[in-house]
Amino acid sequence: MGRGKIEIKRIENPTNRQVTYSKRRNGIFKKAQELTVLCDAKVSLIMFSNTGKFHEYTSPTITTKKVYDQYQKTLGIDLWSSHYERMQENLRKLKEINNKLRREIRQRMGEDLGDLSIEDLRGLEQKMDASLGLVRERKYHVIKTQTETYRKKVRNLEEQHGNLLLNFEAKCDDPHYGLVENDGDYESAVAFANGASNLYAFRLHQAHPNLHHDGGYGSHDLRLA
Amino acid sequence: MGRGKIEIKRIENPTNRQVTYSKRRNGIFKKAQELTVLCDAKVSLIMFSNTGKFHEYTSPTITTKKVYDQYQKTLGIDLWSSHYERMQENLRKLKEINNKLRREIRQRMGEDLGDLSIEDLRGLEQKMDASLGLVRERKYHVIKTQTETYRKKVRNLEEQHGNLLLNFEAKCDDPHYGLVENDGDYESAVAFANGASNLYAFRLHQAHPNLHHDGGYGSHDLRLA
DNA sequence: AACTATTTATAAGA
DNA sequence: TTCTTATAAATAGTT
Repeated sequence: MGRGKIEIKRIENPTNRQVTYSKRRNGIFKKAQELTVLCDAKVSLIMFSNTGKFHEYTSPTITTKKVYDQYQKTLGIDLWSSHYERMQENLRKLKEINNKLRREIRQRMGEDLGDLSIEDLRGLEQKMDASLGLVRERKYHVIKTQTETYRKKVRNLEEQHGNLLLNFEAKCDDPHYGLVENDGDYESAVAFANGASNLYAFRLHQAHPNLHHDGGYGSHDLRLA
Repeated sequence: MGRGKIEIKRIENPTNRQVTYSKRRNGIFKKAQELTVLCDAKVSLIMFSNTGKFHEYTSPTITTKKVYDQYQKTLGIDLWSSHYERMQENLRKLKEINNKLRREIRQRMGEDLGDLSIEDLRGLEQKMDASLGLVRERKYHVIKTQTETYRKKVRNLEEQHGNLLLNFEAKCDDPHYGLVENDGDYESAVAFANGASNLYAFRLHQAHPNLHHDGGYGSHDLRLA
């Protein structure tokens, strides 16, 4: 239907192809619209040109979503529904597990005990008693470990302190010493002289690790730690 | 394009409409196919006749699902995805809650205590101790209630037993009694004479309800109970 | 985008 | 439905 007959095969000239696409697209849209009106049909026509451009016609009596819903219903196939249903099933299972977990926790909190038999209650009590034992054990362990750690740190700091004092005294005996150093050293020496218990408290709150790693005796930077 | 020009409006004659649908459907499908080939386009054409019959054409280079996916992507609209994403978000939240619940239970079982501080552990211990108290309390309550119930049943049976004995003795004093009854009665009387504690045990194991409801004194059926 | 010679689609009838 | 065919409509090539 044109000046000449054409063979139905890909039009190689891109301009030509684009023009033909445009013309025929209008044609097919018109056909779709006429079919919709004449025959009271529902038509969904979606096209993408080879350049990716998108065009669609949908009968005014319907929406694209409805077309796809009906499409799936008619063919009995799914597109997404298997995925969707799997999700829904997952959701259901998770909720169920969730409820069970909640119930278990409530019972372990001493609630919701109404429909437990004596045997159930005894079992629960024993479980909880055993668990409580574990928690206590762990608590004691943590306390012990922590105490031990602090004890070691204190011992370490006391040792450093002792060494510093020795060092300090040795330097005081040296007549040249006072000329070289600034008075910041005095403050640092006083700070250290307050003893290990202060340092211990300091460490507790600052939790600054590895103080003892720079353990150069008499290092003036120590007062900054 | 036919013997006569037609107006584009709904064809009222159903047969005619159906025929036209059929013809034009073929026409539009042919157009769709030609467009696909000539212009290297992707076409999805889905139609439902007014009688609900379904037909489709899809370019061989694509699938309906892909058309649909691309449709959504191109328009940036959703159709399902908002619903879908809401589900996914739900799923994620549920999983998270689930994990928290599991962790809480594990901790209440004395596991997974590794990263709890002393304070956490002390709190957990106290919570569990309180909960354990509640469980114990409930257990004692249930035991007490049940004991009470049994006590009442025993008292009831003892009373019935006493009445039966009285009744039995009264009948023994009656000179006509021995002639009427068979010797089974002796056995039943002996059985009852064993006292309430036996009955209690019996009731405990059989848990047969409402024995006292047929409390007609001297009923011979009682020995069958 | 418009024109138009020609092809194609199809309405009506069988 | 399918075929036929007169005619309307679509469109290829041109401007």
